[in-house]
Amino acid sequence: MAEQPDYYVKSAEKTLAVLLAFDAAHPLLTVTQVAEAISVSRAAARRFLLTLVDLGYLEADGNAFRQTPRVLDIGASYLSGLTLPQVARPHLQALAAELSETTALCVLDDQDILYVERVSAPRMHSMNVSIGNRLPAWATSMGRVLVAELPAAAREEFLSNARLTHYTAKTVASIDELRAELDTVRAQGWSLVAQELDEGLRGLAVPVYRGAQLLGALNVSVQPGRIGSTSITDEMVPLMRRVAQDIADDFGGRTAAGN
Amino acid sequence: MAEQPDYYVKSAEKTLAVLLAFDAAHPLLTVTQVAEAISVSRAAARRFLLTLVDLGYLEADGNAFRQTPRVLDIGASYLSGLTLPQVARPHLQALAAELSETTALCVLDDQDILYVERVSAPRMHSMNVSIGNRLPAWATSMGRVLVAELPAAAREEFLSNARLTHYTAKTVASIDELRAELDTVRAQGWSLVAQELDEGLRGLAVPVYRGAQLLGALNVSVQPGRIGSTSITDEMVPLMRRVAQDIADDFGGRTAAGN
DNA sequence: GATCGTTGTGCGCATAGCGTACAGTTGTAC
DNA sequence: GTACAACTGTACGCTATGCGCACAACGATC
Repeated sequence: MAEQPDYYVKSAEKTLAVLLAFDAAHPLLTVTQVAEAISVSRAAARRFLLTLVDLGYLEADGNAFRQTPRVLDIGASYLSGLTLPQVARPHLQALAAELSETTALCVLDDQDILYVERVSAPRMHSMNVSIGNRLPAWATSMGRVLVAELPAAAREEFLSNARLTHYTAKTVASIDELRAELDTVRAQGWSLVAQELDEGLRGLAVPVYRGAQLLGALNVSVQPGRIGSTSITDEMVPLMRRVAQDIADDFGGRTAAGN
Repeated sequence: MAEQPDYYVKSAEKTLAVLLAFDAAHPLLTVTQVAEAISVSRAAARRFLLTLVDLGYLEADGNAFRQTPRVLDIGASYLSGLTLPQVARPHLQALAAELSETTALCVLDDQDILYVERVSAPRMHSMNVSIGNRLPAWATSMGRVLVAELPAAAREEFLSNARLTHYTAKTVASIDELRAELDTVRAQGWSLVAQELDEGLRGLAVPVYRGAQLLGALNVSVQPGRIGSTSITDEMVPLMRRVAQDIADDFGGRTAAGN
């Protein structure tokens, strides 16, 4: 870990750490569990937990704690601002309706893609990702687009930190293989990833550019039957590029007007 | 304000306050603006802001700050746990598909309803609410269901704190009128609110009960043509009650199994 | 140049938050 | 039953943490 500058407020870090200690696998935590999870004394963990209960972000259940819906407040302002997800939503809805497929918009955050907006096709159940969820960037279509478009140095840095996991039989096997795939993605301007993260998961993604600035990646799920057919390159990719452009234009216009 | 207990960690409160200072109307804030917004010294605000930048929740833009997508992490664990939204999602999707209407699930938080899950019908644009957003409970169908089902004392407390705003010509005018409406809602077990919050907004809601425990409220948008017709009471309400029951059953089963 | 409203930064001080320590509770083993 | 282990909540003195004053530098507007 790097040196902490002298302006650093340690309690802020702890506050967030306490809130993040709760996840899908650990929705209910006791004082001791939190203390261990974030490496602070039990007394400290208790102080923070009780404070967060007071503030309404946690609730006590016996001598364990769980999050309340109020934690959504913290991210809500991001989703409602003049930000990318807000701008993209109607476009994703229209695209989802036209293709009858689930659509999503992600940004890159370190080694992960982060879902900032998602519109699911009614019939599909697919993967149960919600806004704010993370998936490993290297194993997803959106992630590969986002990494492929990175400057060379950043791309290599990403690759050197990447930890490949062999999710399915089709998962890319090595860093070199992944690097080659990224080159292809960059050259063609889209990425198709089929069943590399999960057997039932196939995604097609294109970058969303506003001028030279990479805003995010746009994704649609893809029917198995379409894989290998020309409809992907001939129909879906052009359509998605048009939507990506629309989002970028909207984003620029509104953010310029806003504030 | 009440006395703060001696276990209280003020920095935790400030950390959250800083993050919440950013909202849709103020996505970009300077040190001074934040200091004023949350009533702390400029130096303190600066320390917290810089710390949050270090942690990756904020980013600097000139000498202003804005939230990064990472703020979504904090709520993501709630959405992904064995919690209500996660359980309800497939049911909302199915209902949205069947009715071709936007569906949503809310819980009550103080005077507001809080969206914990939402599935929009493809063609609809409707209101741009996202997960985590709040609306005044008294003016919405879900809010009225949730308040109507409250114990009498809590209901009166809600009414005494309610601050009615005259949003449209159809908005309920007085607390007494609202109380009468709540009695009707409780008696019939559903609420229809048309154009009281916004001209284009009509919602129908039913409670989601697991045994005696009120989990939340289920909502669908309603076409103008259907208002007043028998299809609401004869078709939509029964269908929604069935879905609400399915969600409640699922929720009980999974949470009992989990952990 | 002068005034006002910003901005970032340094530093001594008070207190907020620390962790040790102790006491009460629960569950299991024997 | 006692003994033990692993929890729990609470108290209190100490120190490091975070406080806010004060200063300096910058950019407008007049």
